Amino acid sequence: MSYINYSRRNGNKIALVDCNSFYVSCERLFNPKIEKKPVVVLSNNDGCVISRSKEAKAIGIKMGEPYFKVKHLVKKNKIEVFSSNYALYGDLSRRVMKVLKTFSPQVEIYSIDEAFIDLSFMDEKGVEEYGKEIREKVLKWVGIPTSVGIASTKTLSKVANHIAKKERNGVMYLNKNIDLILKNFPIEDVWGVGKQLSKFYKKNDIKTAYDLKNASSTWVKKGTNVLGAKTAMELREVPCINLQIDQEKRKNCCVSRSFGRKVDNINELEEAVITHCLNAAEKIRADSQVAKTITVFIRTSPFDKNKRYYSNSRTLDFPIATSNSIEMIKQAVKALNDIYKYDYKYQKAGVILSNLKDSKNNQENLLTPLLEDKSKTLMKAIDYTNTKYGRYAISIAQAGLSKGWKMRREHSSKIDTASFDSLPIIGI
DNA sequence: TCTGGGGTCCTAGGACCC
DNA sequence: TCTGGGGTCCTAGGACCC
Repeated sequence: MSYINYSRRNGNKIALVDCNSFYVSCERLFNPKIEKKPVVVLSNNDGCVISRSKEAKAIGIKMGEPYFKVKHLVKKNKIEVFSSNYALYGDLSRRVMKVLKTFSPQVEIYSIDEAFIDLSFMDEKGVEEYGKEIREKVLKWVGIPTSVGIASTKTLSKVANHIAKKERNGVMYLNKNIDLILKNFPIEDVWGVGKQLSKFYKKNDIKTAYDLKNASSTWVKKGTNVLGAKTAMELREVPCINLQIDQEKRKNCCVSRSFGRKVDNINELEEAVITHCLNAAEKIRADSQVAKTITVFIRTSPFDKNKRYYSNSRTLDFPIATSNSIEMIKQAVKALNDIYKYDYKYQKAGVILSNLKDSKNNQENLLTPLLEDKSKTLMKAIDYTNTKYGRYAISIAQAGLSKGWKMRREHSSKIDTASFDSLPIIGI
């Protein structure tokens, strides 16, 4: 089995640093008045709650709940509400990660608000203290509170982090009494165990992390897959999931949005698809990538029980892998026209670029350099102008100017990167 | 009235080949 | 009429993550 190949290293120490209620913490940074108050941040389109302060959690607001369902609680408890501001969160995330890199050369940025850090070079004794230092430095330099969980595998450091969040002042080194902790750790909270797997495990009387740790490897692998088996091994302190230090480039790039209101005509759908296409193209160009394949999808609301549901997608190949917006739009419009059906109220549209690879290696066709050179200059000019003068300074007429379908953002804090950059840096 | 968005990895099964 | 067996590659869909 594949995980046998991983050598068990004595004294493996992996820290998981996780920002507490990250988006809420970002908003608080610019708005100290909401420090002790209940706060939530909403997803795009003000659709769902995706970040909650401790106080909001205590009121009973759940993660991922539709906003309209908790509006009454928001009113009653005077909860502060924000539309999400990803430009701001991205900037603060980069600052947090920069601080983390001062603690170890081996840092895996796992998500916008989480990183795994290899601390195996540390002595057993100083580990917990080091965790406290990490927490304090991030708080002092960036202003974001974090929790730090440390253990011998990634999966166990996730467990430690869970506990650090609730007690122990935000830092926990899980190196003793592990079984006791795992016995009180619900199976559905284990990293890598989602809804389906919890159901399966519970049916088989595996209710805690401890139960999974003691389940037979062959049984787990048979009932789930290799990932399930790796999770179980990691609970046994056998590292199976390596740290990914080098940020690998993405393999797919998806840009999609729900509309601010339902859309039924193809012109508006086309505008949306073209806009998403331009954004996706810009993203892969920023990473010096080209795409071989494009998928366009549209769908009506899956929640509207009174109307017929329609969802479809079309995938097309480019003759030559490209990052040229114009080429992409041509194919995207073609794909959209293939799947568009009259008389439906559409709720969402999106574009996925896949089979991405480095543009440097894109030499499979002799004509490529000639054709691409011209357009490259144009694309570079567009990207430069948009970075300098703001998004959509240059666009393409087909993307539309009115954008009546664009998403709602009624609770934006309107903090932008420009004003963020002008703020003083604390403590350096 | 109002239910996010962007990723990764794995597997089963079909297509195709000899 | 009888109609193998084994391999590879690709894709769609599912499950998971934050």
